[in-house]
Amino acid sequence: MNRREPKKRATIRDVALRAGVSISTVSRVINHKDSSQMRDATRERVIDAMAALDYTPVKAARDLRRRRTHVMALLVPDISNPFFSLLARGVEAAGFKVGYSTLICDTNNSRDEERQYMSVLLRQNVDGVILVPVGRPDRASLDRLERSNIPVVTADRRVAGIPHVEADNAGGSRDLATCLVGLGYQRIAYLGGPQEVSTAEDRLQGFLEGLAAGGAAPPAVRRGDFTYDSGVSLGTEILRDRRLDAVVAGNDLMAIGVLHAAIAAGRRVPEDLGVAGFDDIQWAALARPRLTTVRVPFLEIGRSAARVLVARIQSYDGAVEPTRLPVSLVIGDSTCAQAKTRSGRPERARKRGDRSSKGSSGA
Amino acid sequence: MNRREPKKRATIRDVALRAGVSISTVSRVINHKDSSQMRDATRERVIDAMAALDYTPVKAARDLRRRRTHVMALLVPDISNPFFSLLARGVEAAGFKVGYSTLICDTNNSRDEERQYMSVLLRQNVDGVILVPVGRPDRASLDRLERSNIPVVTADRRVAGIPHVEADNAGGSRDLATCLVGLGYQRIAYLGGPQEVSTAEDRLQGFLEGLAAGGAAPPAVRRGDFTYDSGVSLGTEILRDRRLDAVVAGNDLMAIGVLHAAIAAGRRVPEDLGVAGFDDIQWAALARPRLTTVRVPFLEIGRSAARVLVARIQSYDGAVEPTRLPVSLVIGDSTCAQAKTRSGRPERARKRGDRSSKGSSGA
DNA sequence: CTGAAAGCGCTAACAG
DNA sequence: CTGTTAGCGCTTTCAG
Repeated sequence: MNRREPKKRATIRDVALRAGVSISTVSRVINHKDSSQMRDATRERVIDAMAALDYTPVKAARDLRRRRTHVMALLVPDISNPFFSLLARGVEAAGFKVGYSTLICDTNNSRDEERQYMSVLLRQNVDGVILVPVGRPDRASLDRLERSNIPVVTADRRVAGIPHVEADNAGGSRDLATCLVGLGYQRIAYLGGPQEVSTAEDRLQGFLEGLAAGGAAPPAVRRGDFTYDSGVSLGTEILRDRRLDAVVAGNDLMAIGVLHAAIAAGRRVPEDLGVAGFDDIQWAALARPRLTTVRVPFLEIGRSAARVLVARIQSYDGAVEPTRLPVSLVIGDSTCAQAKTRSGRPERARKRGDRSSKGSSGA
Repeated sequence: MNRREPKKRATIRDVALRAGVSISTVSRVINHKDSSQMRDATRERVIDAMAALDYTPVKAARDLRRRRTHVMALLVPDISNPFFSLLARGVEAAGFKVGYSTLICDTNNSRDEERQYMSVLLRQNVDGVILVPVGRPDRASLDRLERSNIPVVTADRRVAGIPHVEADNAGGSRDLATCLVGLGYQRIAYLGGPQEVSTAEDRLQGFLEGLAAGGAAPPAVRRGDFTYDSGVSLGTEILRDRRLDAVVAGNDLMAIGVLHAAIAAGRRVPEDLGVAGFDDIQWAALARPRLTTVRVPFLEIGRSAARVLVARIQSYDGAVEPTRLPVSLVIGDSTCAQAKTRSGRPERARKRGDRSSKGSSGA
């Protein structure tokens, strides 16, 4: 066994020859087909031959025959953002479990790159696509996929006419509002995300509902773009109104921006000002004071999206109902623990600290 | 054009038929082969036909013929850690540019899952593998890949006998040490990472060298596992020595742990205690005070690794020399700006703040 | 400049 | 229970 460099790869033929069976028998063993009613001796001989030859089936050949690549694509705006990378892990893990590989594509927050990817993916012959759209996605590309019988599922954000998996953003926001009102906050400002993102809208709506239900006055509303920087600048601006006793942001990144803006403006958090976010990203655990927020199960969203997609791949016509995953309140130190005027008992709330800040370093 | 559901996909045959040419001609157009010496009219007819039929080549068929999948795999310990996701972006982007797709595999910080993936990838017929090893990787799996002519490149961490792309960890650490000594710090503790990770060792060695060169006493050294939690606990422990005037950690996560431990212990940073890390992860930007650290170009490491891998794929025998990318000091507020005893001028240093904390939210 | 023909390695009827 | 056979869709000599 010391042939020189190239050493050609063994094929199914070689295995068949060596095991003294036909290639179909080998194929059956590989695919666990009828292998139950195969003589044990035969199967074993085949398995031995495969091992001896270090045989690995050529995926391209199988794909060609089965007309299915068992590859799905995940398009995310920015894989280096922790929600998306968690989501990606979920997708990958759930897909892997059912024999699917995941092609992760970073659309770099650009509608244009998103569009490009969609057509590249067509060429890659992926079996399906999980999309976290950047704003409103390109209809034509979407239709092109649909026409090619490549199912699409969106995750985290909704797009009209496409099955989706998302969190209960409105519900979480409502609970958060209720909780804050319960804690006695009265003059609240809300910093929402971009209007074209369903998630941002849901959170805003839920918050308004929650306040209304609690009998609180409607908040001052501003819109940012979900970045830390926009949290800082909007926060700085809105905090000029010194009567405000709380600022709630549409996501954690903006909330932390507000936090820093507040501190820079000489406000003490939470004594002078309550701050809350949404997402419960890992990063937030490193900021002080710890943020009151709503935990979104990104990993689970990913898993779920993968399952829904695979279901659609396997029977493309089956209508799949949208999935909405529950979220949970996380009370941090950025809001007063005790009520300011009357006492409130937030439901479904969880105290911070029962999660360790994980993450072994790469470097 | 209103056929019912299935609508079979057009093949190269259909295109040929419609364009009134042979399939080889179509193939030539697809692959831009000889297409320079093809009659323009012919080519155009083919292109039109392709468009009219909405033709997309079947990748499996091409792969089968060309015996190359144009897919590479990236194995990372934890994709939700920002350095790895940045690295992944780099790989993906650079690969994409040269026609490669990237299969991102999350080994979940487990040697075992890493091993499993390696054999799965064989079955996936990836053309090459970029590995960020979890500790010391499984030799057998590595050899198996090698035997199958699947080149492997490691990124960020070294493994004996395998081409790698990494940052200049020792150099950065040396510079950091020099800088701290220049700022007047004298009694320094060092919290390193796991011994089996080359990166951790390089950083420690570099730091020792830097201190020695600066004429400072060797530091107290402890070892953590690169997590935030280990930073907190080791920090708490080591800070019992109240003579310490600085703690340097092998990465940012641990450094932030130390930061929090110091604050909890009533030390003011940087007045009472200087703290520094390594990596310059995005998260760090959200912690206060801002960390003094060393910026590691993870995106570039990824890009570079992809390029090296593709080079190896294309000519498997070519010996590729290791790549070491430069790093740069980032001076934050966790160390005193002005020298404590004498003045020092750190070289290659960059003041914080010239990077915006990017990241649009997913939620 | 273009076409005909031979497979790449594998799966899936269909026969025994 | 196992073998024979016909392609999957494409690239690539080799002839014109």
